[in-house]
Amino acid sequence: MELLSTGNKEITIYDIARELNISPATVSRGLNDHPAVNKETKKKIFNMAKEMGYRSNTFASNLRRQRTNTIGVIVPRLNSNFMSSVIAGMEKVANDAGYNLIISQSLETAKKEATNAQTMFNSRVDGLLVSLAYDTDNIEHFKDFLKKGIPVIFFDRVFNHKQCTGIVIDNVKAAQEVTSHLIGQGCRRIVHITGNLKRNVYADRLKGYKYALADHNLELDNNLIIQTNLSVEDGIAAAEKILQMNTLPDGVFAANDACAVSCLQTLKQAGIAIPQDIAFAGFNNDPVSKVVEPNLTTVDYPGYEMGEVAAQNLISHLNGTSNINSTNTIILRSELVIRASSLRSDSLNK
Amino acid sequence: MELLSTGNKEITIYDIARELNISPATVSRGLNDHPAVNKETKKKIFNMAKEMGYRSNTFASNLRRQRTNTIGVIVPRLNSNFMSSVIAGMEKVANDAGYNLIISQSLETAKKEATNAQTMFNSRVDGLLVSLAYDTDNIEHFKDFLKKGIPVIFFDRVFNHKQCTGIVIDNVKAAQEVTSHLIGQGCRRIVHITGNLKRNVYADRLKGYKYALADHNLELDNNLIIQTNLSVEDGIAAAEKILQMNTLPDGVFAANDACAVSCLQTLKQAGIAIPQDIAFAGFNNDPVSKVVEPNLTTVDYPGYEMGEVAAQNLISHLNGTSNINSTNTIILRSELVIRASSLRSDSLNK
DNA sequence: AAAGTTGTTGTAATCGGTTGCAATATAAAA
DNA sequence: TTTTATATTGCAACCGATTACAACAACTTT
Repeated sequence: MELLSTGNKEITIYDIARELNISPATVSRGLNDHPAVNKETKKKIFNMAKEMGYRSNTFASNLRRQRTNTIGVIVPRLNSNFMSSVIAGMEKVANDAGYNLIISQSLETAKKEATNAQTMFNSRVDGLLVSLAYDTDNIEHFKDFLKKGIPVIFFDRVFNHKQCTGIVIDNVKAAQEVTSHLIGQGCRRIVHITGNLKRNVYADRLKGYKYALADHNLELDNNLIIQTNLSVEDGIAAAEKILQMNTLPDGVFAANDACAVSCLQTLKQAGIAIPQDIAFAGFNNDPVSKVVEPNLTTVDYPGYEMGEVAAQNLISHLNGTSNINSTNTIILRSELVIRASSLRSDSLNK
Repeated sequence: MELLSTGNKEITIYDIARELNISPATVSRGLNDHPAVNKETKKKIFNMAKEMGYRSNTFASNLRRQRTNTIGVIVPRLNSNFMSSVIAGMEKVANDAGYNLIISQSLETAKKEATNAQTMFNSRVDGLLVSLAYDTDNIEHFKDFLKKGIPVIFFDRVFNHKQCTGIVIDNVKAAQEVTSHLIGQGCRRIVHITGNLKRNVYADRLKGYKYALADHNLELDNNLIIQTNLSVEDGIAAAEKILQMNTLPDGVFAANDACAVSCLQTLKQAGIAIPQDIAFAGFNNDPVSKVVEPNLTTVDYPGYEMGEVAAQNLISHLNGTSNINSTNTIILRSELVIRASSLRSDSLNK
């Protein structure tokens, strides 16, 4: 058909309308499956649209509807296993629901986080999914969104605010379980390697650590708490710090796996037996935890699921299916995964 | 000022124009720093815009300009270290240049890849960055883009097409180096674990493996080539296959690290000494390669940089700064990283 | 003083859908 | 047959920014 060879120009609903001798309004309704359009007409419209190679112009549509079908995502960093799982989960849900994701990294600074938020605001995202940077103190930079009623959902690294839902795991409980487990394996002097305490995740894990000590009537020794940025290098530095302690600890609980693993390896190289001398536990169930020797005890942390839940909640709020304003916090399951790095009874060491 | 309290309504250039008693056209020009606008007027416009809390409406602008400032990215999967580094690199470059990224996953199927491409096409991305799925046979699904002159750049898993630039490393050479290194360590029967040979990366690595054998006058034994999907499970399966060989190989070169590591660990558990009995090498320099014992020899693969280069090239093409149509392939540096898993001379084994 | 520049601003059409309201046709009820 | 309800469709005004072109002022040049 010669219709196909209309050249490179973009087909609009006006072209379809002209071809079919109906009004653009009807074409628009037809394409959107509006109930007030005759089924026959719809069919004709769809066919002609396909035949002419029509594609909807999102901008014209967005401009009119005042809606973008776009969700903004701000994360500290993309290149961690946990974060890319989260994004993967979000992408799936969003994609299925016809939403696009715009992703940006704060690189752990509040400043870039604010800039990114502004960009997202100008791009008029329909909603925001955020995991906070290390040094974010307040959420002033999200005020514009809240003022306009644009939903902001925090995940993992959350901020308590009445207008914002947070999606987390119970970090206190998980850390408490980890610590209790170590204590159960005979540990009495447990080092805790923590991150920036501004962030709930690390503060809560520290709290869980403290609670567990208290539960077992162990005294809290602040010298055993090492604050770091939880990087691989920080794990090595922590190991060196541990090696210089007067009395060596008999357990280490690090707030993430990357740091736990590098710390473990450094100590091992220094001749320390894991878990006999020092039992180890991390957090996240990162792939490396299953590779390091001995395998690392850790907390399984559902990244993919967290992404799905965050996106799902945002989208159903946007669609009016549900209202997240009533929901303040969603807590996902997490699970202690016991592996050889913390098992002193030989039962599970093969 | 009462100007600030105009409520929740969105400020437009018309509002600014009215307030300043000038025309919207001048406001538009002023905000875009058009040279024909008086400096004083510009200053007034900027100030008023700020004061009134104006934000540009991207849709109106895009609708008019026929441009989106958005780049589409299609990758097989997000949750691998390599891929998230790539995305991180792209995000940085794009963000700095005022572009947004729309990201989607093909989940390794050509079908979803095609769907995603269609979505991107409808979202009218200015350009596309693609790493192909496992089973993609052709690039029909990108024809719409090419026909319209929308640039498509492939990275890592590329497709040779005169209209598309590809960004890769020299997989043949890298694999040849790996294999030569193993041969240099005394290996004579080297297993190669490869992926889907439709993809250049795996086909090329296989080619490099073969070339290296030829270089050293070693006979090619097709039984030593194991084709898999390169997953962790495939590594384990490969190990089992290896254990059942009549004559054990003395080297294994896997086309990625995840697979290499699980294979190595399985063999090790079966009592095989690494590297004495079987020397090992992988590909990617994934974090796990530095954690497994012994540490894995591998090829350092610049993911972050690849992302930067891909995005940079696309953007400068879009801005007219450079033209990628003349460039068909960009090859990035890669580097053999020798670690204990392949070192038989004790020199580097501590 | 007339003509030509240069600098600055305004007018109005345009990008492509969406949607409240009115109009018409058709069928059902009175 | 008239009235009323229902199903379809069209009209036209948006949404907010961009830009070709015209208009005008102020200043030079001849």
